Amino acid sequence: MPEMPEVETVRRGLAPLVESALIRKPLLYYPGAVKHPSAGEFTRGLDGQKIAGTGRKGKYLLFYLGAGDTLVVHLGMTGALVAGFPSDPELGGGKHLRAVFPLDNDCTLYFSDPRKFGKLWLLKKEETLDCLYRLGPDWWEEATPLLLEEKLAGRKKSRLKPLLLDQSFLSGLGNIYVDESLYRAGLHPERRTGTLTAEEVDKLYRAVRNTLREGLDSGGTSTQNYRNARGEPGNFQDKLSVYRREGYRCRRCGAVIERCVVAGRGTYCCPSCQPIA
DNA sequence: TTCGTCCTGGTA
DNA sequence: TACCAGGACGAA
Repeated sequence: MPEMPEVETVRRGLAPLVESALIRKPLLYYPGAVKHPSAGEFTRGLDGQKIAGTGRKGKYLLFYLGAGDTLVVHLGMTGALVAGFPSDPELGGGKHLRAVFPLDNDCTLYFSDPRKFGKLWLLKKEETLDCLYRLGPDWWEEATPLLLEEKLAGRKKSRLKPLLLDQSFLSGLGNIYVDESLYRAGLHPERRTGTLTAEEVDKLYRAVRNTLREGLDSGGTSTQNYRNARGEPGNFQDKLSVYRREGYRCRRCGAVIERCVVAGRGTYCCPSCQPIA
């Protein structure tokens, strides 16, 4: 599932391949992926636009266009944005191909998404996207120990896991990196934030940052469909401590990793390293 | 704050 | 054949 390390890995891979290129006659195989404006306006509006640069906020990928417009892409759970040459039979996503963006540098951008949770927007210069506007500071680009402390002070009754999944709190974390971060911090997913000591808040901050850094260094996590800009999987799944390791031994203490459901999401933790306290 | 919904491939 | 995975959003 694309979270911040996966989305950022895709962005870094795509940037040198797409920057300064012109989009030529995009094709939309699944119009439902376009959330704004209409599918027709989307393809017409992109045609001929130059990709001036790339960006990311939380799990949203941003392509800054020459006219001041922005192409916004959310990969959902299974989306992949792969750049390559049309002659490569491995590319294109097969039957799950949702959109194709041919570029004038002979490269083509393929958007495939088996479960159709991915979304596309084309924003005019003067338009803002509600969901982008509501995003909290990015965990990687903007979070600081002081900021986390301040934000937690306003949410003392929240449970840790649902709060960390809330993109309006701080953005970029999803189910995998929340579970892994809480394990590293030695904190139970259902701990109330108001019960955290200053030392635990600091541990949490460092755990999230270190987990994200390692995820980035490994090129992301590929438990299912995630692929980078060149269609290759990441390696972080081999380094996971708790996620999807139910029944296996904790590498630190030997206790059996448990699975429960928190905030409607499969949640993994070590009952010994992460006491409910 | 929590739950249901969207969606389909993979698994039991 | 039924159910589960889950990011984001809207309803309760």
